Amino acid sequence: MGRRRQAVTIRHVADDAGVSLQTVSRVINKQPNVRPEMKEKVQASIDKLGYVPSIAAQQMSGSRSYLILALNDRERTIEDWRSRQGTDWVDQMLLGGMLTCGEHGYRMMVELVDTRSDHVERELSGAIAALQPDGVILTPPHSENSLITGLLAQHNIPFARIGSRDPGPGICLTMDDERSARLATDKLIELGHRRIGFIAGSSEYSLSGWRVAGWQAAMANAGLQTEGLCGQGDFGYESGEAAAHKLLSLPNQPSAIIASSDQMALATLEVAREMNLSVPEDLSVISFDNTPIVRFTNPPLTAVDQPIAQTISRAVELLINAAKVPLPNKPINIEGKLEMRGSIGPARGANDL
Amino acid sequence: MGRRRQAVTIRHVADDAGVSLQTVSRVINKQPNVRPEMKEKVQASIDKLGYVPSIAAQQMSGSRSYLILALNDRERTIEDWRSRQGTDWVDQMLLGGMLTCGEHGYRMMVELVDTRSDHVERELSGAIAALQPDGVILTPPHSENSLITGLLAQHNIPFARIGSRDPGPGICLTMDDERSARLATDKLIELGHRRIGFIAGSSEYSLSGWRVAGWQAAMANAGLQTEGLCGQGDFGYESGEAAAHKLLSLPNQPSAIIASSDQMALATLEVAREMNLSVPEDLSVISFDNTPIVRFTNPPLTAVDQPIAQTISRAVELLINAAKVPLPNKPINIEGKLEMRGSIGPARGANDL
DNA sequence: CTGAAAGCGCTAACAC
DNA sequence: GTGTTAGCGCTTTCAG
Repeated sequence: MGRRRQAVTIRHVADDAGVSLQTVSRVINKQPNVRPEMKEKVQASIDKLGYVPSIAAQQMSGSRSYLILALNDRERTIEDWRSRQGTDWVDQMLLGGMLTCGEHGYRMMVELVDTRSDHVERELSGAIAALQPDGVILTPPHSENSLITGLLAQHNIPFARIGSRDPGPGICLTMDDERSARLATDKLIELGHRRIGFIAGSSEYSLSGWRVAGWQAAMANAGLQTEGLCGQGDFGYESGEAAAHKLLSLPNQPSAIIASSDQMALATLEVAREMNLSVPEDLSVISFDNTPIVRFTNPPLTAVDQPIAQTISRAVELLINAAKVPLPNKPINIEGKLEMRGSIGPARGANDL
Repeated sequence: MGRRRQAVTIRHVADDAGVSLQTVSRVINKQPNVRPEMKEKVQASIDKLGYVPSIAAQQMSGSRSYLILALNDRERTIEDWRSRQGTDWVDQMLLGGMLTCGEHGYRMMVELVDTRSDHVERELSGAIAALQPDGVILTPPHSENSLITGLLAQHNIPFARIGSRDPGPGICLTMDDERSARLATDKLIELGHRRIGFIAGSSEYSLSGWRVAGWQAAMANAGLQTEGLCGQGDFGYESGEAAAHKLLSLPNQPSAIIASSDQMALATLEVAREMNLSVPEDLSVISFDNTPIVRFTNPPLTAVDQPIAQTISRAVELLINAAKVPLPNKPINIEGKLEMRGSIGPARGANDL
């Protein structure tokens, strides 16, 4: 196979342009102290020879690796891929992350890390040592794993925590879950609903709590009761099924349900069908996530979109800039929209509004 | 931010174990000529110090980069991500590719490359120069882009061509599309169907032709006509709609249709609904791809599964081995299964079988 | 403003 | 078997 050495190196460019290595290096790195004419001459040689710096060499010499690492939960991610239920978290992450990285001459690499604490440290340390990323993006539940955040802080690597507002090192980015839940609840109230149920997600995720809080706030604001209307789920289908069943078996049945995930909303739809409740006539349903499947349910689900791509894109920008500008302390919120589809309608007897 | 140097290097390990750098290197790389006891001693130090080799340094010194690059079509991939129709090609690729890479101490990186010929060369050369991948995986339509394959061959980088059987450098892997199409057709014939329509995919992809060929072969084998029963599509929804409409408006309407993609099958379902044909009573439908959405259509679609994960996994293994064992010349076929769901049934008047 | 020198961490080639 | 030497391509000192 033969060793593959760099075809054209900085030295070739330097020779071609008749300058020293340093000058070329300065031009590449957009450093000051180069006369415009020199710069042009060097750039011309670079273009002519098709020179591209070797990332490995740059990294070796103590500069950047031009690499942003996205850390996802191994088990959960693989399960999503295997089950093929349409979860496109990783895709949206790549959409926002890869493209934005590309714009800045960076690359994004996805890494799966086990949450099991005896592994996480070795795995992450290994990835850091091997890859030397310039920045790391933590997705839930890693965003609030202090082993991970501690290790990263200790290594002095800038990182973003998606879906967390916990104080501590790294920049927090959320999709403003509380606001989204409020938006969804308000919409249902506006449609005349008074009994609005909520199916919460796994309490391991902070955002589950925020969503519940948003729903509660909107209900309270409208002077409505929430007592007994919050079911507990874990984002998965089965849990949603159980919770929906419980809510819809209430003596005073809710006329609308907000589910904290598409899978749980899907389950709610199915439970409604079993109970001969038609959607949206007898029951309105709103879900969270807006994954691909919501377009294909019957009826299609009104859903809170999670602006994953935007959020990751923003995180990448902050991380890349972190070399110059320190990361902001305050959490950044990227707002999600409510995507209107057929699963919601006016409450029965609300035509007098 | 301060330069981040390797925390523990090969030198530390050497000192700790009281051996030379070279011996450590030999242990890391599983090279011969190290006494078992030395090896153990070194390994103990490695474990103790938590040493992980720097890929950049390994790469610099002319060895491997431990990187496999997966090249996808930029435009198409981004469009899939944006439209959120549930296409999980990239996910399945990562599932097969990342995990298998991981097992061998490699990483996989996804790179999007424009097909536009004036860009492709620069982009790919840049990626090669910057990343120095040990292997590249080409997905359609790149698999048959001679500019790309030529460049890779010239750089002496082992590569796999997914969905191609063209002769030339690199190892070809297909999902045995012809066989899959035959399988699907045979199944319908077995159910008593005699007029079986086919909606072909974009002719830019070789596999479109193979699928048509498989259908034709199965039909011929059963002594059935295919004349006028093949509609032309491009994998997209609209094209499927048009083709399905045409097929179902035939004086001698087919009782079953095989579509070369899920989107076209979806369109077929919709056209059938518009024409008051119920599925599977009046029309059986089989699709290709088995993306997440097929579980959510009404009825759920029987589909030919594309074993993407397996295929990419196999490609990765071959590529990693290519350093020792040359790539096989013959194409490798990974067989796909037919996933049975509700969209097919016995042909009308076929109960006498 | 520009250039020369000294590594970064690792491996290939060669000695011992 | 094991150790020594010389780079890989680049950036960071530090001189001019």
